[in-house]
Amino acid sequence: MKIKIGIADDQQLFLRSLSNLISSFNDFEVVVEALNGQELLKNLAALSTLPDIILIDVQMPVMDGPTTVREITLKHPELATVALSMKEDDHSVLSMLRAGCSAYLLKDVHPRELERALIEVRNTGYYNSDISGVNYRRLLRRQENDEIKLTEREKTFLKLACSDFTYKEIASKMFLSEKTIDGYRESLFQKLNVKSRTGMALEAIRQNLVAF
Amino acid sequence: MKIKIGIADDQQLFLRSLSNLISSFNDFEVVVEALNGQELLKNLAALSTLPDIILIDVQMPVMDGPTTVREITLKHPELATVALSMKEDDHSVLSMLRAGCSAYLLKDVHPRELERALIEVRNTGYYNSDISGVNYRRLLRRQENDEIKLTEREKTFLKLACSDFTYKEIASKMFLSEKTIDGYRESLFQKLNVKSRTGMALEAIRQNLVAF
DNA sequence: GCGCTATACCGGAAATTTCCGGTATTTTTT
DNA sequence: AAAAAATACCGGAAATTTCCGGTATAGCGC
Repeated sequence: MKIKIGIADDQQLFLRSLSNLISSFNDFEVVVEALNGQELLKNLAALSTLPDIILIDVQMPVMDGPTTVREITLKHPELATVALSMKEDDHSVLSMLRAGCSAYLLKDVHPRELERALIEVRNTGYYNSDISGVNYRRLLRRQENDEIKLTEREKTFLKLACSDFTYKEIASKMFLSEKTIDGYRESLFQKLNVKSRTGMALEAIRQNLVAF
Repeated sequence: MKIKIGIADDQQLFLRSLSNLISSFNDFEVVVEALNGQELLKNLAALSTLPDIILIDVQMPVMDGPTTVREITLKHPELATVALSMKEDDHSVLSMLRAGCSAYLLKDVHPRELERALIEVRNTGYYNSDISGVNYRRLLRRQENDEIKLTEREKTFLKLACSDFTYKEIASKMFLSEKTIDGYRESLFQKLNVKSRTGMALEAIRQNLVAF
């Protein structure tokens, strides 16, 4: 019996290539592919036999990695999910692991390591290697790096602040007074731990709080 | 005789998967793989028969896409290069085409289109489709979008400006007066066509003038 | 009802950023 | 050797951003 794999990645070429590659491994078959989280859930629902492991990209349109993982573990707790990402940044890793991933792999791992990881996830339920490029120990050491919760208004403001607009212009776009805007700014500075608007914009992008 | 392909991409998993995929096409074989431009050149030099087409990622460490393309077309003008990128942004596309690429494909094309594109490049010397996600016509229409030339000092300043530092701090890091820094700032605002430091930082990242 | 959070707003001051119009020296290019 | 480009700097002022300590209303859960 082959190990059944699912893959969700928004880059079609990568998705299909990877699918092809995994199918070429011994004892593996890809049973579902999707370009985003929503499509994955829809496709999963149509399957008679669920996959054993699903590889999920962190950044996807429509429904992103963490949300997808949460949805899946909610509906199918027995299904193992593996995060697949280009970025090693703390926030991505943590949000995926917290959402319930069994492993976090970088897209520049060697195919052989991917195979090894998949086998290990299947056997032990998880895979965890500093060699894979992610230093879990360091991450676990400092847990204060908790997810940043923003209110809707703050998110709207933040998106507008990642631009060449002045706060005055942003205020007018949001139909608010400059002073109110100033409140959001201050709150975001706190949450993102920065001292300037430039820092805020860069941090927002780094943490994927705004699309870029 | 199969069409010989070379691939350079810094994401190992993508590189190997894609290589696998292309090898599975009829009439194609991958004869060289590399994780960056430098490695590609080294590997090419060791080959007895050159590939027909080389797929090159835009963003790579050590040696990036445009530089690699220039080097290759210099040494092997008969070799066709195809840019492979995640981003459609004007600057990436232009810099690759200007460097001498025969085609520009996004990583979310369908494998079938990749195959079609490769065949076309082999036959006609180029491939060019708005369907592939890049609107060449729009790009060619406005050529004033020319590459932005920065001096070394400006680059250094720009990198430092993409941060939470104040100009005062940047001045001290560069051992210059704040006024001198102010000169660079003004010059960069002009070149990048922005009105604020935040806009400058974002534009710098968008145009890949600073690593992020 | 009480606490909590989000929302919306204010005055005032200090710090930083931005803009303007300059000068001068060195390096590179033609 | 002259022109052009890059580097380094200055004064002064206006605009924007940042910081501080407030107030007030509305909605939600317990």
